[in-house]
Amino acid sequence: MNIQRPKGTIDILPKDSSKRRHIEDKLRKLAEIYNYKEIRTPTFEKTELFKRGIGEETDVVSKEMYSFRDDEFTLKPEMTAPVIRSYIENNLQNESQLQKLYYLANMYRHERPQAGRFREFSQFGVEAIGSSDYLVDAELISLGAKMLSDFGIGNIIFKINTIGSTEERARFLDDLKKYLMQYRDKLSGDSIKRLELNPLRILDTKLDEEIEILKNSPVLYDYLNPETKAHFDNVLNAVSSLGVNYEIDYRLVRGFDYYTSTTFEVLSSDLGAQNAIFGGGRYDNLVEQLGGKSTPAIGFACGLERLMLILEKNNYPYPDTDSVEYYFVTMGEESKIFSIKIMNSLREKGIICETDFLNRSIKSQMKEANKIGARKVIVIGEEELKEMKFRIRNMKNSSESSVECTGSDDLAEKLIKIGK
RNA sequence: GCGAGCAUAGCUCAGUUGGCAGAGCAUCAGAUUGUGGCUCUGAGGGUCACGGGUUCGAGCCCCGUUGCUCGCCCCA
Repeated sequence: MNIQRPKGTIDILPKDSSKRRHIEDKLRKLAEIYNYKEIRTPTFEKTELFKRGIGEETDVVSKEMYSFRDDEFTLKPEMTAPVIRSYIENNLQNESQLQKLYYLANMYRHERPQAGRFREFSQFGVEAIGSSDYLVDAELISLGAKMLSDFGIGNIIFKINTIGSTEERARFLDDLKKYLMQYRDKLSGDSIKRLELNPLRILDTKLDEEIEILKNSPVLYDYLNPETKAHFDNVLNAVSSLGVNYEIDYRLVRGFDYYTSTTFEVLSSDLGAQNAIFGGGRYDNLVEQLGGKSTPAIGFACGLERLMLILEKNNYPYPDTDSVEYYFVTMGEESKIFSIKIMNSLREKGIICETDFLNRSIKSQMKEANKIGARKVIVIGEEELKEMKFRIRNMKNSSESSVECTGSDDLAEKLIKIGK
């Protein structure tokens, strides 16, 4: 058996890479319109960063990390912890008090691949660090909503919740545990384990029986401080006024430990079982937790592959890629040298051109020109070279025009003019 | 980590009860000497995932392995 690509990775071939670049360009532009600036961080970090940032008990850290060199380093499984590490390390708070950063990078998680889930995948994400203003939440959420509408994505559910701070959650979790203990024998094995390790996660169970039990369970919202509730109400009002359709989901909790206060998630029915396009929330304790000054922050991450899956399903109209302007059909050595000189001049001016390198027949060269979508074909034959008179064939409508010239430089100049 | 399904040409897939390995698309070439698309003709391309077993004979039946896909968990 030949060597194959690692499980859960993809080759992005030319026909797809232009699509991907289109999406990336669009996302960059979007982020920049909101005045987010790009940040790039290393592909791998000290393993400790993720353990402390994301949480030792999370699934990602406990079983999905690509770690190496005696566990010293790990390929980044998510981007928030690295961004915050960089923020602290480079003293970005001194550059301006609010840092609005975006990224487009590959992440790595050792999971079983399935529809919309890969071991190497790309995320577009934004992080706003340094303000607890509810309008930052609203702006960031509306950026996400704008992203969806820019790509013409409907058919989604925008879920928002607030989960408070660790302190606020503590009393709730006690009560939740007590409540769930009554139903201990009805809970799944996973949930019983979570009862000790991470009871919050039980809230987003998908088992009907457990959902039923949770209907009468304590509600986290009731345990939150008035300020947290006010923040949430303000976010909701602001988000509504910006035209975002959302629904509140008190059971929405997320798999990373750093989240506090506002959390949100967008689900699409055009995806498989892995139906989240993007998700995020506030993480007001993370900067401090990683050794910086206490600094509020919020962010979200969007999966590019999932985004593209949805676009594919919706027959998203990707723009045509730039095609060849001039194709030179050649015959013999003199013709080929003449052509390549002209092509050199055309390329100086940024005009895309191509010729035959396989010594194929005229007919085959014409077929090739047609196949690659060349707009114009010029045959450089013996007669043409003798007369210095060439026909330019328009491949769209089969019309031909002719140019006379004094030599290759002159012809190149004339073709450049026609090109404009 | 667990469960299910699938594996035949570059791609999508047929292949009957176990009896010579197939089609469409794609690729390449040709259809009176130097002109694309449409049409027609032809060609190349296979360790039937791999290894074993049953059988006179296996793409087909049995066992194992690997890979892929979908799902669980979790996430984007």
